[in-house]
Amino acid sequence: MFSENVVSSCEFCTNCWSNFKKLSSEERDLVNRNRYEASFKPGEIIIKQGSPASNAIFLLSGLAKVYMEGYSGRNIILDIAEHATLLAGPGVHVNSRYSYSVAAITQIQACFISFNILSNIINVNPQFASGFIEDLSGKSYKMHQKLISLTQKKMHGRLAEALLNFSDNIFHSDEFEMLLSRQELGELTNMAKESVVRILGELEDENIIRATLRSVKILDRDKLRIISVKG
Amino acid sequence: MFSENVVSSCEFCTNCWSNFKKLSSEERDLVNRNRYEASFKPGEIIIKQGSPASNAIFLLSGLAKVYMEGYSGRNIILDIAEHATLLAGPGVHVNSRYSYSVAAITQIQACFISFNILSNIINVNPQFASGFIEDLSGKSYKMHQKLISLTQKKMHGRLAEALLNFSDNIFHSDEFEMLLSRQELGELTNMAKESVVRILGELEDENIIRATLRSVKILDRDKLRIISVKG
DNA sequence: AATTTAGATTGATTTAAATCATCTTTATAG
DNA sequence: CTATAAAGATGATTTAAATCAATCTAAATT
Repeated sequence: MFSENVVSSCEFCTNCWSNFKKLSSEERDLVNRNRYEASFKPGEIIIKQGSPASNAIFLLSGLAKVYMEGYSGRNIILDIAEHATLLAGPGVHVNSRYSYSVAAITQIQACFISFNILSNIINVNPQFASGFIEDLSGKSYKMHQKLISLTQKKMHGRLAEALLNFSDNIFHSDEFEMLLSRQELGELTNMAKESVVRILGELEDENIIRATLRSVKILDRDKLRIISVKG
Repeated sequence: MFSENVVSSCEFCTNCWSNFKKLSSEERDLVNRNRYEASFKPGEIIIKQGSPASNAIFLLSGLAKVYMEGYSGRNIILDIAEHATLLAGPGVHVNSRYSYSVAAITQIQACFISFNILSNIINVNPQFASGFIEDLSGKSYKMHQKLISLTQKKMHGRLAEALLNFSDNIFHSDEFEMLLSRQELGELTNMAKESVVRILGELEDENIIRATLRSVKILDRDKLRIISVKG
């Protein structure tokens, strides 16, 4: 079978889901024979909310936004996903549909693996099943935190938190490329794009950050953290 | 060992977690020998957020509120749990702490089972592990829905939704006992208690519901649903 | 380079909802 | 059976944040 796979084999892949380390070599081989790689350009949709879920998708490289399409076309960005992330959504085990959409932010390399294969492995490899449970729990935990943040913090706190999250967990630097538009930044923090613009401006005025259209530099991390926590 | 267990044996228990049906008789016996029943009076705390998590708790009867303690003592009620519910929280697999609190609303009978026992079973019984994954997914799915509802619906919609949820999923009747205070109803729908009072009043004025201090009757389900969906 | 278009910015206005203050009712304890 | 506390109700006020309406880039396309 013709394959455009960039990664020669799961055996040598270091960017995929950590839980695959728990597979036996036979199981890994099974996955390797049934996987399908694809690349996506920025803006392209990788998973469409509501469509039938047949594959789990693993990000090998690049960044993607995980978002839900809510009422009257309003989106809410749940997470920014990077390499080693399993993308599937809880709907898979509820109604066999993807419960969120995923779109590429940067160029993305991803690996598709059918749920049939994964289910079979879950049924024979308890360690792998446990890893699944841990993955689900971790995501659920983050979701609970997000719920609290979105419902209890004020706009300044939510935006500060988002900036710190980019800096700390994704780019590991005080200065980073802002890959989201103001609109998307609003979908991530549950506020109108105009509010995003205003608050970014305020943070600049107070010399806490320096922001351009497509970049952010954190100047006063302590102040930003205080705003984020007290928000 | 002395036991106050009300349920004589897991074998004959019909109110516990459905996933236990997947246990072999030996496994069920293991659970039965290591379980511990307890009852709680209304208001008593069953799980305290942040405390070390060593047991999964299963509701056998009664209703409980699952809530997170957020910033400056503000609570958010995540769910109203009834019999057959597994209570543990995603924190269990993240930092071995309960990530939410649970308090009895009515008199409650509950069963405590150590995570050690459950982990052991997960490691030998893949069907049971799959059931765990399904349970986590179902809860995560509900959480996503709640996030959308809380962030995108207006107060009227959120309150209407909560009332319909009580009617449809918990009491299975148009008329039911309102077990939550106005304050708690606010914590469930993310609004101030005064707003709850006001909106309940409005719904009464429009003859959509009839509400007393401790009861609600839905008079016009269609209108309530419209408010819930459009809200 | 000129034109078009999408995104960003800014200020003015409106709106939803919280907060505050007060009063009333209901429940609880002495 | 009162006294006290707790919860509920109501109106006035404030606040946060959305919306609206222009205007202003910056990027893409012709």
